[in-house]
Amino acid sequence: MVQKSSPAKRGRPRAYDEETALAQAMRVFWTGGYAATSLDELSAATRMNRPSLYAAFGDKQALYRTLIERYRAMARAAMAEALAGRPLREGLRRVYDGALSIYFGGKEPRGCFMIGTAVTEAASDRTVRASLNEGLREIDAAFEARLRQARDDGELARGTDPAALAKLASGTLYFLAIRSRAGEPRTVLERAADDAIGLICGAPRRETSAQAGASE
Amino acid sequence: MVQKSSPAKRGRPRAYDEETALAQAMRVFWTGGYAATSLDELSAATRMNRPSLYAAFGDKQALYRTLIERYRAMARAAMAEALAGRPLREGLRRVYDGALSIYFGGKEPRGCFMIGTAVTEAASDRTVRASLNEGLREIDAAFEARLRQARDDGELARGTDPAALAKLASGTLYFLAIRSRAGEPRTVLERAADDAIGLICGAPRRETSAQAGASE
DNA sequence: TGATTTTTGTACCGTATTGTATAAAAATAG
DNA sequence: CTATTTTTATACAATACGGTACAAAAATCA
Repeated sequence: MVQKSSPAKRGRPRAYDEETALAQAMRVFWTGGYAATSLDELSAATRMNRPSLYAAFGDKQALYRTLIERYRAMARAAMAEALAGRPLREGLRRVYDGALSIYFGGKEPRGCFMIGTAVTEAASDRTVRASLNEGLREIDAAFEARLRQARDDGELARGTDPAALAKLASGTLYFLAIRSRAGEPRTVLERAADDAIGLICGAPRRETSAQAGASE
Repeated sequence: MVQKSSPAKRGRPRAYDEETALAQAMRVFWTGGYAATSLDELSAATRMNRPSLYAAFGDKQALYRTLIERYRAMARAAMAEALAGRPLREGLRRVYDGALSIYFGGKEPRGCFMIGTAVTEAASDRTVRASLNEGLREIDAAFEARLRQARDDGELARGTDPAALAKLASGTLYFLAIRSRAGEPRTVLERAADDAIGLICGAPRRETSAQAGASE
């Protein structure tokens, strides 16, 4: 644990807060993508002039990579929180609802930061590609672990394959990520997520037929 | 039908073939993305100098939009061909195998042209966004129609929901599109597709256990 | 108060990029 | 052979971009 309060630093104090600056930089990259975002835009959004940006975060690539790592960490934590200590269905719903809150969290729908910006860059940037795939595999793994536990707890049928189902769950997340950025209304995606949960966990079977009002 | 052979045109003959030029331009956009691709790269790839590019296809945006439309048409035709006149399982397998052939068709894996490049642009370009979502909905619709037919033919259980299953099928396609571009090996994705097909169509149930060799 | 340290703010440099102007080239028409 | 048409090829203009040099500002230390 490092001392965090006030080491009484020497020179001119920083005019920016690192956390908010990174958040603003992410916001700009998020809607514009990596390549189309200029340093002027980043400078304006963070209210940091160019030299300060470089001193704090390195060049454009380094800043972007930092943001990808931050988003990965955020996603990992959010998934763990959503999936733990709850029935499977409820956990999946929390994952997808939480994702949609993020995807529709900006002024305009923007989807997932990784899928919406890093996938494009992945083809030409090895570092981004590796980080992206690691991030996506983490999500697979989180789904798979929770599904395996559900199977072992009898929440899912004995014959189910957690790894295979986890990829469906990830695919559903990609569906929300892509289609939200493509302009699909949120209600449509909420419905798609609910349907997917039903198919992944097995139909409720206590309802009369197939799809009814999904109120509670 | 328009006359196509040789109308005996007037001026200097074109040095380029429009189809191959468009294909080369698509190849460049595909790996680099829209924003990061310069006109110099497009000019080099198509072997057309800048003024010829402008005269033939308009500016960079117009060219890119044309290519998105072409890719949509290609995808629509490929899906229709793959899904028609075959058992559901086989049709889905053809769709996913065909997709993987495209996603791994370049020198390096590049994923889907729409998902790999247009998703990023969709947040800032209304036209691309609309075209992208239309294209993705077409894929949903093709899956759904085939699944509904399968249900009506008794190939799927009576209670199945074609629209919900179609979104799982699309999500699986997105999985292949994204993960191939993220560097996932092809064999892993082939396996993921097979698993997804099994889950969408229902487990074979005549095999002893869960996953065995899926030969024929 | 004066020296030192760290950050800010502005200006700048070299290059890359998009788009076009213009002349040469290569065909047909008369 | 000359005029016309269409495309190519080169050059160019205006701007945008990434990155950095340098001096002023704002803090601490002695």
